[in-house]
Amino acid sequence: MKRGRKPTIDAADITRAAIAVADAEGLAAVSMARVAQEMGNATMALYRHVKSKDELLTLMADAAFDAPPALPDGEWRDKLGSWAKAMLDGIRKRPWFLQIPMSGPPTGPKSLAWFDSALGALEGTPLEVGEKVGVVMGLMTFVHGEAWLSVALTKGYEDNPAQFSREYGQRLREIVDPRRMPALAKIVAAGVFDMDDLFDADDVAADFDFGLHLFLEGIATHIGGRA
Amino acid sequence: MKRGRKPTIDAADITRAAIAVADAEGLAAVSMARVAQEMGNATMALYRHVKSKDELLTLMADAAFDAPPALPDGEWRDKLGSWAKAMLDGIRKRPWFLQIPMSGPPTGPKSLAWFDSALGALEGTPLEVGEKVGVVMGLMTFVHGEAWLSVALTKGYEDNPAQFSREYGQRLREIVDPRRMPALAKIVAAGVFDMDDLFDADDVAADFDFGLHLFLEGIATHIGGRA
DNA sequence: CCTTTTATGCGTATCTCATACGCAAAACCT
DNA sequence: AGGTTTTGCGTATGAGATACGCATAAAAGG
Repeated sequence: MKRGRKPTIDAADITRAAIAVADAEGLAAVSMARVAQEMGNATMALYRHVKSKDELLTLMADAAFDAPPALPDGEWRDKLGSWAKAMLDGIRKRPWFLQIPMSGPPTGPKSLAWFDSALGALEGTPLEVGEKVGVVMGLMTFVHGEAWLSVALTKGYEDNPAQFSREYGQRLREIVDPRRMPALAKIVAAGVFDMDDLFDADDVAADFDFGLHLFLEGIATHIGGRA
Repeated sequence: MKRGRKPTIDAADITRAAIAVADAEGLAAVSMARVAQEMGNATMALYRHVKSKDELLTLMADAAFDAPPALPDGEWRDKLGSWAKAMLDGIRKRPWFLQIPMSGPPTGPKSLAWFDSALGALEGTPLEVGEKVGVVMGLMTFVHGEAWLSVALTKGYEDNPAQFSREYGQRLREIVDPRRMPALAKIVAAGVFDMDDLFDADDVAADFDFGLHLFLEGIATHIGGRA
């Protein structure tokens, strides 16, 4: 048997509690004291199971996602597409995920499972192993970045639904000097940033689909040149 | 004339000083006190010119970049390619940029100038205005995300040059269960993560080029289907 | 059943930071 | 010179991370 007093909590419990706080009040509300209180423990008790707050954040980042979804049968393209959308959904459910600073390459079980899932989607393709990794990294990267944008914009929009996009178009009109920034000025003048729905959920999703389409198209072309 | 005491510093000075600190010691070292000391002022003096630390961070984010580079003559593809690389270089020069939380759509003059520059690269193409914005957003997003990865990996590598990648491959071997993650296990077994140069600057650059190539390829295909 | 060993729970104390508040100094106006 | 306005900044407050050490609980040995 193991000696010593039995632990009443473990790292997983702490992670869960921290995630609950982040879900409810954002990552900024996650302090060691707050998490401890949430669990009915003292602040310093947490440090027996977690080296530092940074470590807790890393644990949270890996636990933030569900297991990767089952991918549809069929083409690699459909698989990667639904993988990417699932990942975007995952991030959107826990927007605070994006605020956690990455400290190194992923080693958490969940992250690796997602990695594996995407690699699996490329199984039948004639890509070399290195290329597969590159493709998945690139896609991950894209989804991550797009999610960041999407969350930032949606948040700004929700804080101020009516005015947000209109004001943005307006502000751009003031700032953008047609001489210095001719291309942008043309777009602004065309009213692309004036639509009320520019930053709402549907439109952001459409933007994501478009970018995703471009990336997958690129992969397809690359594969085509290989076969 | 303007009334009152003359300001001895302005927001731009503060931003400059803050950037100097971040360049030298990372974003974590940027505190109001530290920046003030750097300028030979008192901490609270800064608050006359900057509403909060968050605002300072936003200013830093916009001032972090040089003006967008002149793009080469020729195809949109070459232009966007060199734009993307310039942006990556910009971020690599100021890695702390990635740690600054975005609070809304960009309004800073530098950010907008970069936006304009990329839009200008698409001038001759048959894309609609909305598509152009989508393409540029997507590319920005991709570069941003790839830069994040690249910085995180390079940093981990520099902290521990010799062991880093070898240990990573090793750790993956321990964690990855071939039953649960068959695709990943295959890649790990193939030794893709064991190369010493996996995470060094050159290799990361090659990864970026590959992903960029895929994305541009996708855009080309999209344009092709349009013309 | 009592002592020894070992790991946990956690109270206390310290240090770093952001920032509110208010006073004093400087520069302009009349 | 006296009034007005704006800046520079000293002091104070409160939040948050975390080092340290003691008390406690649980198992092992006698």
